[in-house]
Amino acid sequence: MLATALSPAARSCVRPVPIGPWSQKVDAGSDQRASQQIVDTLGLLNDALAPERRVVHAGDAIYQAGERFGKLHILNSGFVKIVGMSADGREQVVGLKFRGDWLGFDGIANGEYTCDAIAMDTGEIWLLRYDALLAACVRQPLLLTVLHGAMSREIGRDRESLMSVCTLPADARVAEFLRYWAGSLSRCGLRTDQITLRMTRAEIGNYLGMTLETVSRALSRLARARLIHFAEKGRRDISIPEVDALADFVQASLAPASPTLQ
Amino acid sequence: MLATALSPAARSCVRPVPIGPWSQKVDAGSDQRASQQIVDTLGLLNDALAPERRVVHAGDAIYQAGERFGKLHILNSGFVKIVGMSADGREQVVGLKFRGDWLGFDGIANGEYTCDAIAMDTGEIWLLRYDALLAACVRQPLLLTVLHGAMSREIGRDRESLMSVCTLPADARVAEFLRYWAGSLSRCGLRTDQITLRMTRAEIGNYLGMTLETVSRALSRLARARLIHFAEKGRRDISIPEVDALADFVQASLAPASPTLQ
DNA sequence: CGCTCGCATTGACGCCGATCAAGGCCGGGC
DNA sequence: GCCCGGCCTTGATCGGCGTCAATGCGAGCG
Repeated sequence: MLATALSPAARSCVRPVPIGPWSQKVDAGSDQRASQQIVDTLGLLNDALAPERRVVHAGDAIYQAGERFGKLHILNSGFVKIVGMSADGREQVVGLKFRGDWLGFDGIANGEYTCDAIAMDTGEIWLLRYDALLAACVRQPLLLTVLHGAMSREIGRDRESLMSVCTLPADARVAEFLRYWAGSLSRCGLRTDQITLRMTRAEIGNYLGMTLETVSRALSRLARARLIHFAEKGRRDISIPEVDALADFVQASLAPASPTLQ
Repeated sequence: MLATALSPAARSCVRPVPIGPWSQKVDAGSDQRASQQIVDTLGLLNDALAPERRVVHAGDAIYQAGERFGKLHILNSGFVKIVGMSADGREQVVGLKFRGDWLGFDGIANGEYTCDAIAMDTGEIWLLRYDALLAACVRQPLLLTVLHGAMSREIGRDRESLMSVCTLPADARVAEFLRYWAGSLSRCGLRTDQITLRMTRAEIGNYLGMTLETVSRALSRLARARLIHFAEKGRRDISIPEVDALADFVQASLAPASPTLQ
């Protein structure tokens, strides 16, 4: 339905910059729809606002906590982590962003961002002036739907993280993390049978509320159980023969007689 | 600034229904501003949309997961818990709502709510048709700011919960929970030196990701440390002599040499 | 009144995951 | 080549919190 509003020019402009050998586009199954929706949304925004673009590299800060809020950001390609900071200086990864995700909603409320957004890879960001976006929304109500949908999805996603962290044991938490990552790639139209984690064990542990040693052990156990495989070289490249098997494992560990990996 | 847009009639209509002896209004300190903002926002919405009202009682479902989304809700008085449900049927409290908070944002994305919202007490809900709200936003851009502010605040709040759950040990997590509850009451203009928890130990534990026994022990330890006091009768009524002392305790337990309560 | 039922408290014990420590792998610089 | 430093893995040990169980307390009710 969104597609009808798109110019051909809009479609052609939203190709992501290539970011690695495992990131080739793949159009498989039902996720093609989700992928198409992302492209449509990007095209719509491009037509309506002609957003400024910015290329970022691993480690770059897209915005930082305390910085004055004025723009929302959309990830056109690459991977971004959202890092929150508690009053005493301890920091924690509180979110991960993929292509099509919006960044910076947390800044609207108080006029300044409350987290850092750090690129984990080369990628392209679109910058939308918030006031221009609001003005455009008045002219084009479909934009408002898109914007609210993105915010709503973020709220729902945050709640899912909370539930995972609260209820799942370590192995399942890591499995759920991999499942989520693979699912996100799938929504972007990228292949999911092989994924390369863009985070160290320490970062993953920080995100999941556990130590790097526990992450490492959990990954080893998942590999031993044939739920994942490590690439020959590099322990960041992981292949997932069946994403569904991971999901089943997560489900199983919620059951009263939770089976444990040896 | 919002206040200028308010009719006197709007102001008079937003008095909360009384809900208990410990809920009398108190205007103390800087939180009066926050409290006033809530009143202003409610008045603005009342003027613009004349929302339908609904009185709910403890245990009532305001909406349920899977129900078709069509309305947003605003809590004018009372307390509400948001209960998420994982695929396998296990449920968890993923949010708490106080006066002035909005409910139902999670439903926008997919056209149906993804959580249950359950009243924990007698209260009054305002119902806003989402489509009517959007239409009103076009006429009155200030409404859009209010709406986005509420969504943004929810996103920020969810991230704070995630960080607490991930990083704090049990005692501090309970302390943080009490501090948050007291702070929320304060923002509503209610007294915070005495609070009555509207949840069982099991519910608190479910929210905080721990068991009811651990909650009970944590409360006992906090009481032993004079950070809280139980009322003579009823273990749900708690007085907090100094909210700041609770906050200090939470901070302290993040430090490397985390002091522990005996 | 005594019963039961729900909720809370407290203790004993065991397990999961944090902590401490040692060692392997890989890439970069001299 | 060598060394060094970052990252990962694996083992041993310890402690916090979950689990199981017993008891207390108040409310509702026949």
